[in-house]
Amino acid sequence: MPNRMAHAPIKTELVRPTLPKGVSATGFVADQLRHAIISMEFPPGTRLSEGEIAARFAVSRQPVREALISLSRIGLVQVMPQRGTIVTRISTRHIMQVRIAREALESAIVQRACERFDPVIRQSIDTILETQARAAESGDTAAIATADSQFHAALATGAECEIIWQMVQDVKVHSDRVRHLTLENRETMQTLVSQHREIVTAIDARDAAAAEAAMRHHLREILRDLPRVLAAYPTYFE
Amino acid sequence: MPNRMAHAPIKTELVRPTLPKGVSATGFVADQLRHAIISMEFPPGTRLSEGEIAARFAVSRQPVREALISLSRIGLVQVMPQRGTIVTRISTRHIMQVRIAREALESAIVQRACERFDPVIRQSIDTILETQARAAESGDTAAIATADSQFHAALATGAECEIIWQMVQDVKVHSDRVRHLTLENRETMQTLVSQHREIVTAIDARDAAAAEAAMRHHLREILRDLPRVLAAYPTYFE
DNA sequence: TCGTATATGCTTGTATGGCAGTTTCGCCCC
DNA sequence: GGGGCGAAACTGCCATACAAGCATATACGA
Repeated sequence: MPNRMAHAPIKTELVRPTLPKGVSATGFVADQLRHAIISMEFPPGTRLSEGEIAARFAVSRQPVREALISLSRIGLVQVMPQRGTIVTRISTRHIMQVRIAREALESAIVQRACERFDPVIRQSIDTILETQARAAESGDTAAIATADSQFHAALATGAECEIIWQMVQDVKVHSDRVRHLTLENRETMQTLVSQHREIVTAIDARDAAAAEAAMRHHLREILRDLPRVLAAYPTYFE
Repeated sequence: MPNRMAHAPIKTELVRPTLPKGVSATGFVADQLRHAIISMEFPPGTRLSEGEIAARFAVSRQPVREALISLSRIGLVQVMPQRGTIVTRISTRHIMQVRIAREALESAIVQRACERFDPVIRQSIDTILETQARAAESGDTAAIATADSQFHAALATGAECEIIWQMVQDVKVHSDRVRHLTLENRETMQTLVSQHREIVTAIDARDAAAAEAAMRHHLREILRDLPRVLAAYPTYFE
């Protein structure tokens, strides 16, 4: 029998003892799968069988199927009718448009942030940046990533752009995925923090043009290592 | 028995004789529902029961459920666990962010269009605009709408922004919905066409700034009648 | 030996039944 | 007559069974 998940053998049995109350099986599976795909536990090209995933999470095929529908809308998986479902390979064409879209959306967010911004959230941003700075010094990549997500999320909610933020999140997963392939050194981590500070400074000054410029620069920096990643993992691309 | 769809009584039995080959029941139902919601056949607040819809389209509840999941991701319906599913009401907060997002995305598209544009599609745009101009003269609102969609789609594909266009479509449905409530006079129709021409002219001249400005102006024009609609249909909003 | 037809094991798609939470309405008690 | 309580009917959620399409291996024939 051919091993269907040869690229990503699951190490641990992910059996859920009892589903936490208030969390649907569909949502649970969707979250787990999304995380597994972004973290490259399921690298691009991995074949995903509804039945297999269902067995792994100890649920029926139906919640798995519905989770896959959600993920396919984001573009993380590609379901081919009657043939199979695979984790989407990364195409430069796709990643390019994703970058443009995210840049456009987050630029709009910071522009709006320059017009009005929730002062409470403004304060929380400072603590987020401090946390991230400490993580950058100690080289804790995981903490950096979560702080990064929190930063951008706080920016969006502070500017009252929750719906836009939802859209950003949907495209962000793709840059997060390639980012998981780049091992960042301490220097790039600290430039990340300084770029964040730059954005906040511009917003504090109500300088929309500067804020937008800083954000665009920041977002382009993220995908700076794309060509190197493409060379290192050619099978993940198409 | 309480009439669950009091706001939107279905006139015609939408029984599908045989599903066209290559079209899944899920996709069929999703398309039908999306159209019904945008065209205000199912106005905001309409209660949608999985079972009822399934019976109406002569399919089982599962495809209906999966279609509703897709629509809920776009934000056209809102499923409340164990409680029910309704066509989302229009909130000014939501429509505002949708406008910002669409503006940001389509601005990015025209900017990219100024850098490079498929000449073949460039030609097709001319015919689209001619068709739309004729429709504007005869006052055919339906033809106008389809031509409008074609125009924006051609812009995106010509600039090689298919993925971004997909995102635009997902937010466009919301502006389309309020647009179906505004009865446009012949004058606004013709300004629409002239605005389209303006955008194309700027792109032809490779003037990114002008193109972006024209697009932003155009998109803001669309929602000009929002306050009037809000006053006319208060129950559709929240 | 090569090409073709067929059988088999996979995949996703659809239908149906039962379950649990939520709301609603009517009855009973105060 | 008014208020609390309980059963019934609704909802979406999940599990299971069946159907249909595709891919590959295999057997058969030229």
